[in-house]
Amino acid sequence: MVENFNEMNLQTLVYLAKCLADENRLRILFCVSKEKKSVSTIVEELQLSQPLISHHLKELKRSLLVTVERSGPFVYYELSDERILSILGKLNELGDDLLKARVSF
Amino acid sequence: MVENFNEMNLQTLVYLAKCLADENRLRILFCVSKEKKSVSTIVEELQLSQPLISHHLKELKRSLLVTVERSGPFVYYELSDERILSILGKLNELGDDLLKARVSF
DNA sequence: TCAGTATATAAATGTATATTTATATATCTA
DNA sequence: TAGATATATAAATATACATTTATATACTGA
Repeated sequence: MVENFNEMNLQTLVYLAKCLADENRLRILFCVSKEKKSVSTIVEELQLSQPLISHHLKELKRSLLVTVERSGPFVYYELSDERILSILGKLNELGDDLLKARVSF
Repeated sequence: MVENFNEMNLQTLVYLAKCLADENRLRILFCVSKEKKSVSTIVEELQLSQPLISHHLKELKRSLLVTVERSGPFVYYELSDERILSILGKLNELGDDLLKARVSF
């Protein structure tokens, strides 16, 4: 993995970060992270409107963060890559530490 | 590091991801990642207007991604934590792989 | 204290995007 | 094929945010 910005695709980074920068999309990602779930299941679990869920799923699909699979009338979504969780975990840890360091002065 | 969303602070994640979801802010982060730099240096290197740089630096400071230090008339900004680069590196790598997997069918 | 430089802030503008509401499409079953 | 359910899309609205322009504040040296 490179950490040299010359080798990083800024547009890709921005695109992915934007997709992760919404609380409802994060909730959806976590919701489908252990197993694939139908839209209606996600709607029920997250208590958000069906069009809103569909809209966010479309964004997540466009950014390739989830995969889609139709089975009969149901459409199942699932996290596309485990690393997404690990990256979010690291970002969360960083945020914690930054806040901790901050309140100490 | 936890990858269990129950232990993650969604608000913090959203806040940090938003801050990373702008190309100019990413360029600033990389610009100050090796050494602290004054605002005018950043302006010159990135070829953006001074008020725009100041605005983004304010956001980066609010999100604790950079630290600030004044010295005389100059204000120096620097990346606050090396892990920011490593997280961006991993996100970049993920994006690459997702795209690769995508074009293969 | 005044002039010049460095940086920050405010106001104005344009654009992107989250959400809601309404409707369309797709699939299954009777 | 008609009706019911599952999902997607479109239009409308509201809000957030990036950028520009103009101006204010902070510091330094004469």
